[in-house]
Amino acid sequence: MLSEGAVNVYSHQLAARARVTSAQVRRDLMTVGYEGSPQRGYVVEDLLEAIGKRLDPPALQPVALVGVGNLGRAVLAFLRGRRPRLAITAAFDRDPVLVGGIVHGCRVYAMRDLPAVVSREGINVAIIAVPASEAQAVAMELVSTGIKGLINFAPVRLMVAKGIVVEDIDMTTALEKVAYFARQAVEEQVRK
Amino acid sequence: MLSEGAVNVYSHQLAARARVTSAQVRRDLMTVGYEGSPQRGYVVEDLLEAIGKRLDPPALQPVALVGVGNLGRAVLAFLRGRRPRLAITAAFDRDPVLVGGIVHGCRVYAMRDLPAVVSREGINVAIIAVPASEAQAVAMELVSTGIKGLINFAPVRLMVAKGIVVEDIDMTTALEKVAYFARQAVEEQVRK
DNA sequence: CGGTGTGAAGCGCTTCACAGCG
DNA sequence: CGCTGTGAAGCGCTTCACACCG
Repeated sequence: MLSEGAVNVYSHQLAARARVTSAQVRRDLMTVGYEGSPQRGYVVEDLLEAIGKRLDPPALQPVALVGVGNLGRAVLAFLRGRRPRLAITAAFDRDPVLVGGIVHGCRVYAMRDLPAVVSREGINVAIIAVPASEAQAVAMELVSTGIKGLINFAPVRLMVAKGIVVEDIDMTTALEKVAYFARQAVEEQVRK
Repeated sequence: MLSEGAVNVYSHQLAARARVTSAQVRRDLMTVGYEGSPQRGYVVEDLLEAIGKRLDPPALQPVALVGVGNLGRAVLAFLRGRRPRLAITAAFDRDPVLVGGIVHGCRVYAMRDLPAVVSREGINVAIIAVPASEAQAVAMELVSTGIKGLINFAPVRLMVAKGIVVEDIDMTTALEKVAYFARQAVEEQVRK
């Protein structure tokens, strides 16, 4: 909205963009602690800063990537430069051909270097982009080196110590879900 | 579980794997309509079939992919063969170098062929893997050809007619979320 | 006992609704 | 008026708790 030149914004405008209700937006902003005025709504720039203060990393937070296959490379390219303070600073793979090289601007290390690199760079978040059969083992290794958060692309429920945050990105399930509702929509259309 | 040779399973076992409570599992299975017995729990094979009958496509449901860049190719490779009745049967890109070729076993068409291919193959679900700046336009084009469900990888909230299902896969937000909680976990550790 | 199925209660997020204000 | 901030109500999903059963 900033780039569109907007200075002020009302809760119902934010609501429309986020596909929620205006009451929801106001509630959430209450949590953030930023207050608007009934006359002008919220000041876009200040609001952005207030949210950032609450949610953004205060300094560069390095991220590790494990698995530099098709998916890993795509993630590397996709995330690159998208969030200034969240960057994948180290990638790991067991393929000797990749190790030592640089992919999408990121250095690829051997799996055995994982503990050393993670502790040296102070990494506490990792992305798992390995085959499902290896995901659990990789997760355990990451957690044992001190990682606190995981993004998991493998279609497996990881078993990890509690206190470790796992966010699953399950494309297969997402596709099944959409396909299910799309079928319903088509059926409904036919019924008419 | 089938491949592990399990024949029967109790709700609390399923619960542990899915990281939910056993009551939740029993509730959900009530919805599915499959009944177990207190003695044997659920019969894995029958349960699988009952769930499939409720959720799986009755026949091959073709899916379109728009955008054959890094991400699109990774999605193509990842989804390939994962669900027998959900397959990406057509990919689209505006890059003339890709058009006419085959990527990960999937034919790549020009954007202009989209309506014809979608209607010929009876596609009702599409995956959007184009840059954020083009996602909205692509979504509108897809919807106008009759697509009912979308998976959207672009970090943009798509505005679509209601009745159209959109599932956002937002890696950036997922990473921010995990990074946030990982920071909290680290802080807590320091406090001790 | 240790399971399932399920009515009823619990709980937390979402929405309502309205005072307050320029 | 029209918008914000927020107490209170609403609403659904989740959990409890228990009858029933081999």
